[in-house]
Amino acid sequence: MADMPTPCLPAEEFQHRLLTWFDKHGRHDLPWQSPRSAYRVWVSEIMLQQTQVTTVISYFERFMARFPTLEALATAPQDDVLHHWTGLGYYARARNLHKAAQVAMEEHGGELPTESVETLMALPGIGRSTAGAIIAQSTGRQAAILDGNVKRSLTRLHAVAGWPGKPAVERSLWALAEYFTPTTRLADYTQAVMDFGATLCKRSNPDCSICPFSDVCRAYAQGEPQRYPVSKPKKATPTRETIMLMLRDPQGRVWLEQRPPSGLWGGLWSLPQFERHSELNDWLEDNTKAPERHAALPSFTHTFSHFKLVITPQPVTCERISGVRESGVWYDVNHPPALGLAAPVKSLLSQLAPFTLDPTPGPSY
DNA sequence: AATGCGGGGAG
DNA sequence: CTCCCAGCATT
Repeated sequence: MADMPTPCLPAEEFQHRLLTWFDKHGRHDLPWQSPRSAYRVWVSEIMLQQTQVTTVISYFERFMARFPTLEALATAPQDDVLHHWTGLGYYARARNLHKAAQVAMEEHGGELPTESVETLMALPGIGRSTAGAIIAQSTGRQAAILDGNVKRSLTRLHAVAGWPGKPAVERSLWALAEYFTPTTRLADYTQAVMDFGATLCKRSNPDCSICPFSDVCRAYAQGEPQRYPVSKPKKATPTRETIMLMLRDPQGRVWLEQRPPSGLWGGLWSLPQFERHSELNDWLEDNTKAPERHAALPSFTHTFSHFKLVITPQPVTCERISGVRESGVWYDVNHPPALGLAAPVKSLLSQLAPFTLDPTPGPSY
């Protein structure tokens, strides 16, 4: 490819050094490596998008226990899928995973279409790198990946200037990634490049002294390998404020409403939100019988990647819901249903549990 | 080409 | 606190 930097090593030499390192220092006991099926690799790859291995492992085990097969996932309610994703973030991943399972059932005979990168990429939530990872690890056929670990390693080895989010930089990195991809041991090689970036060529404090590529690494030669990759241009994160209504009925249950199917916290269940107390009052007037406001709880901040949300929880009790509310549920904190909850909502609800009048015997004080 | 989309680990 | 991670979809 025209815009590929000069490789730091011939492909064969690079592969040999990397696989030798992997055999001794790589990870060989991740949950999705045994048994290794296309379905398990797929789920793991989706969970691992923008999420670290140590966080994913427990989610993966719970997810597989509940959805052991592609068919089990396809036939499950979306609420159940989102419930098992609660706390992982980027919930579009879970919605796309669920949808893709249903497409695989209907159009591909219940199997992932691993014929090619293109057929996999046609499924929602699978991009070029994830498609390559699934093919390489589950079929052993040649396919390249370019995740954050590979980007970091390649930018350092070749001293690639510019933020990798720039399409021109990304094209160069894809060219290198494909150049180095071998024709044998694809599953091992794929795991190896990810392990190399995750455990040796780390974001900070890379272990250059024991790196098998230190003699050819251009960033190391320059003296400051951690300067690569060039970091994303940062912009000030705006702050928004919201009031979250914690409406409770005489049984102590909490009123939840489902968010729109896409966008922020899409499909998750959340507390009714308001920008102003006057809007909350109007809502109570329209939708509840005999509302009684209590003192607002302390505000707290939830930070997203692109803004901060200052949340003020407002407890209110009422006799009943009177208006016609669509897609709402009374959530019993003592017998929680399997729903997907936004992280701060889950936190608020879990704080409520000990204070609820519980008909079942509990610890005495 | 730029932006939206979560939550948590690491320093 | 800040940075950014096993990315992808949408505009």
